[in-house]
Amino acid sequence: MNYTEAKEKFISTWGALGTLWGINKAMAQIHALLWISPEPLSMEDIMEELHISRGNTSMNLRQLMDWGIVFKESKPGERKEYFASEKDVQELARQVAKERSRREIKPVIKVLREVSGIEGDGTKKTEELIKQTKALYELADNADTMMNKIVNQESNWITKTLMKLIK
Amino acid sequence: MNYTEAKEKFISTWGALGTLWGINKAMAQIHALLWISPEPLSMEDIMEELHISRGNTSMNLRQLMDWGIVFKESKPGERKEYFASEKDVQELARQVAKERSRREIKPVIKVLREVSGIEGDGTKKTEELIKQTKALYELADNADTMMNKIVNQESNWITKTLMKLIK
DNA sequence: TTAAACTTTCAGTAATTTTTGAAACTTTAA
DNA sequence: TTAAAGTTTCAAAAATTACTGAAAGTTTAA
Repeated sequence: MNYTEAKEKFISTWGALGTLWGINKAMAQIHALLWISPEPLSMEDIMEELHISRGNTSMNLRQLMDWGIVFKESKPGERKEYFASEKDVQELARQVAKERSRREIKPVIKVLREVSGIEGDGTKKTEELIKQTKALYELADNADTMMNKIVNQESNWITKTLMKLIK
Repeated sequence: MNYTEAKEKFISTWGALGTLWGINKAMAQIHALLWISPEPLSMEDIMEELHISRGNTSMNLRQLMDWGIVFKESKPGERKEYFASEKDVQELARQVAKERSRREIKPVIKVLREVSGIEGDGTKKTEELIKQTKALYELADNADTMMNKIVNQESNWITKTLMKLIK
């Protein structure tokens, strides 16, 4: 496998994984491209490399910036803007975990708390609803707490500590 | 919030979360419905409750069974088949983690190993590709190993051990 | 066997999500 | 200022994904 084949395989695999996890393909592929690029890239560069339109590129770059894993860079003396990826894998993981927690997990936890907190009326179906949503609430809340602890440690705490524990 | 409101809120929230994580809404909602149902439900019950077609119900029940989190039950003396959810939250988490690892993470790890294993040619871009995909490979491989260890422990190892460690 | 009860499959349709491309907007250098 | 260089927005089109419903398939009881 040569450079070009490897690059294409990586970009398309990353795009496919994204899709499976609810992230759109273009967004994941732009990230993949920037992740392996030694230099920041312009919008033109990205459009050309991935064969996607200007609008698509712009919208997805904005999302990647909202996620905090891609940054705008301006080269001195140039009008054009360049885009660069966060390059540290631990920081990438932390950022993704943090954002998914904030946007997706926390709101669900809130609903689970509300739902599992309704008053029992003695019927079997109500008892089951309370019991089962409470269990889910506790799981989600523990997992989220854990994730946030991990995410707020220095970068490779997770690898160092957990691997020792588990191996 | 009364029983019906709580049930509907739970089902729709669970469906929305599924969507965000690449699981289709009907599948997530069927799971939610069975999760809180004190008794196994028939296909008719599910169709009626969620207002979805027979075909849709059948296909998504099959998928839930493939994931190992819903089971077919036949009541003695009845022709109809009934469906019941795995009820233990720890077992649910283990099963989901196990399947996502097998279907989605493992194949990506394989690609990352291949891609990061190409021979360097001294160019900057090739070095960067190798370095960055290797970092991702190591992260994914560690995370996956960890997940599988957790998943293969007795059910609440994760809660017991990790929470102690982290709190 | 057969026919009733029930489930699965799948081609066509519907709904949703993504992408495009051109117009509107913004910034900067002269 | 102004116009060139660049970016963003968004309505419409394309692509993808999910859903329906009816036909085909399966199972069971008589």
